[in-house]
Amino acid sequence: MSPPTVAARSDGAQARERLLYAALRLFAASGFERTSVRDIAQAAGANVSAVGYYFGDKAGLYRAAFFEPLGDHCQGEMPAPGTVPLPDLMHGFFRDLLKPLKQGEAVQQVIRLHFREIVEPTGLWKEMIENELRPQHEGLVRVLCAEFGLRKADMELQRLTFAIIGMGIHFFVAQDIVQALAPEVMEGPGAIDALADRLAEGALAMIEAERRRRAAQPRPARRRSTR
Amino acid sequence: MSPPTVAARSDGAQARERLLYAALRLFAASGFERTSVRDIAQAAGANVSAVGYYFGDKAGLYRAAFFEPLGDHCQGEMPAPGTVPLPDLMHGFFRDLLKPLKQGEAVQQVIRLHFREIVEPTGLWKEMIENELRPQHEGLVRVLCAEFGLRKADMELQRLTFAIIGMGIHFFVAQDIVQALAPEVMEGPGAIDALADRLAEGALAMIEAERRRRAAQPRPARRRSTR
DNA sequence: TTTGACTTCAAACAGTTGTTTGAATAAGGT
DNA sequence: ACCTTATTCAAACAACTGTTTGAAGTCAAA
Repeated sequence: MSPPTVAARSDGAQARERLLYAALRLFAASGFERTSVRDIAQAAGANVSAVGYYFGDKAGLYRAAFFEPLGDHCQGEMPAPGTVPLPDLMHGFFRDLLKPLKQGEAVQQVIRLHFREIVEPTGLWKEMIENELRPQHEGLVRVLCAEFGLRKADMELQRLTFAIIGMGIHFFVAQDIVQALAPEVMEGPGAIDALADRLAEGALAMIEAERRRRAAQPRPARRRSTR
Repeated sequence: MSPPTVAARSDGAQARERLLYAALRLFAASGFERTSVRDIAQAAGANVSAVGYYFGDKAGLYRAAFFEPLGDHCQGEMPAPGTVPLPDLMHGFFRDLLKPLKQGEAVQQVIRLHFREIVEPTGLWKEMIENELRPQHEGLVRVLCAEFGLRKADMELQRLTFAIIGMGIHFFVAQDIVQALAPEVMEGPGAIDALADRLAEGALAMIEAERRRRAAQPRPARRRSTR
């Protein structure tokens, strides 16, 4: 058997990187359990033991694939309430939220890993909720509170927040379904931007409806006294 | 014979049922790959080989757990356009959609299995899309087409449909997230009904907004007749 | 050239997986 | 009583899992 085509000593960390991205691709495609380190090593053109060498173990490799490629891709911070008109804010929000759908394959795969974590938790998901989902959710909650003049979010506002975010999230979770039922909806960057704008307008309509509902309805019972 | 016709043994098909529901519970909790037939058999108080005996193999058991417990729990059919006022229709739609969230544990676990299938396909998901998701989606598309006087759904209408359904779906997919961020939103049947009503109102607001958008906007460019 | 740290590799390890086997047990029909 | 059929069981099977091993290789500095 002739030696493998890859250079035997190919500058150290190259193998690590190949491993990382092969792992990202395979984990995103098939999940943690269905992906074996042997498959990853083979796809990366590296030896099985290289994953032990560079990442400790399979879980370490998964963790690296989960966090590293995203780099400093910080979630778009929500502007402080009042500094930006609500329509602009919502449009910006959905543009940011859906941005990964337009980006490179690697980012999309990371996103896919993150959503996979929701359904098939490997242990990183608590960390993910606190670091990614909670700030995003509470950012929007804060904005809506200011919008309705609330000091503290009530249940209706929480519902509204989940509904608004859920509209966006759905296009990540259900990528394959959209693909099967109406592929044109997500084809090309233009379609994504248009989608973000429509979702923003939809969210604004929902917020307006909620505002009317609150105006029409008598003051909800206050469980806590003022402090 | 694979299907045991008569219970020769007192516990006969009981073992099959115990196996089925233990499998449902464990598959829903941990997914296909992370669940071993040994664990299932032990949880069911049956022997490992009983799964081979009753279901052929692990995949057969999974399939049975996936389809059987739902029984005739048909998805609520969408009424023909025009027979029901839109607000009632949307309220009914979300009540039906969220109904499983109030139902027994078994149904919820099946639902969880179904959503798991979206992210971690085991091969049943094509079948699922065609039998469950497509009819639901196209039912709503048909209603909205009638609402806007369209012969055929355009991309905007597809977007709107996904956004509306996505709001509801999100509360299945992200049950754990809701639990972590604002548990009161989904606590108790009353909360679910209220949630369904709010989502319906939100959807109606979005539909109204879209109607206005269509009215305000010049006729969408028709590509085919130009030139 | 020799040294020594860094990197690769094939092989082996120990454990778990889904599945099969063949004997043992129970119930009914004759 | 017998025979047949249905069901259970412990054990064994082969294949695969993630991980470790120890030797071999590569390269830069001494």
